Amino acid sequence: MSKQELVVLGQDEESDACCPGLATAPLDEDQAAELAKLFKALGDPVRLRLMSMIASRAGGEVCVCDLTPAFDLSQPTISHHLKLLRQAGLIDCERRGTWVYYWALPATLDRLAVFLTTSRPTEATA
Amino acid sequence: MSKQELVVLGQDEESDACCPGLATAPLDEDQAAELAKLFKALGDPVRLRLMSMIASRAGGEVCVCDLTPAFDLSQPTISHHLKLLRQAGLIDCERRGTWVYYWALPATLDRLAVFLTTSRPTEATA
DNA sequence: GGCCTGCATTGAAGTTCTTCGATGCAAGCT
DNA sequence: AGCTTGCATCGAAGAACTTCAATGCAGGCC
Repeated sequence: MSKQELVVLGQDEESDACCPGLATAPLDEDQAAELAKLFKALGDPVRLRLMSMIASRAGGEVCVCDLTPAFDLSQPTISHHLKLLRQAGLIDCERRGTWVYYWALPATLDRLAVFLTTSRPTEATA
Repeated sequence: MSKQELVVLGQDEESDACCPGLATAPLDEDQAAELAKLFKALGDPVRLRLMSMIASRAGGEVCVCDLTPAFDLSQPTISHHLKLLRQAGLIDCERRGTWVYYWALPATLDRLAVFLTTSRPTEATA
């Protein structure tokens, strides 16, 4: 289950070379389409709450059975939103016995954070 | 024209107290709805390209007449996307004579960047 | 005044998204 | 095997979004 049918971003190979920052240079169409998918995934209140519930979890994992009752929405709807977050590369999941556990993929979040930061952090690299 | 009908976020009064970070604590419904509007505004390839074209501009300002020809889209469509970015508090504009100029509002971008950063930057404040 | 240019707004069409009930599948239990 | 629970998938309905042509409006120029 944790092997998905798509790898949204090559976030292991060319993570930092990909997108130099929103305020650095105009994005080309491909970069824009790729990043827009990520922002769109976070552009829904339900998914944003799900994302924060998962990412802020102490143990790093959350059971779906703990997520669903926090919303006034049906179980298939929550499942659908979790799927979208997973397809965006923001979270991943694994089945353990009866339950399914989700955890955040911080690399994707950090990539967006870096992309959005207009004031560069004093050139710490190199 | 630069005075809009809505102030999306109280980003002058309670900017840092508002949203402690996605991975810090679960968002409540209001915070999620507010932030989701911002992410949704960036969740479209055209708007993301517009945003980067505006934010990366050297002089800080871009004329609409420089933005529209960069897309294979009609002029009303570009105007509509600019309006959405403006309503989200990401950009603002002003008419000067015949032309209208847009510029980025970095405070909103930085707010999102801080919100997304999972690894806290060594507690620089206080 | 009359005309032209630059941009916003309107109204409508097509597409995508959000949500649900119904159903399917996997795993544990009796 | 049969039953129950937890979660995903399917198919459909309604809402929201993206896009366009047509139109409106403000400002400069004749």
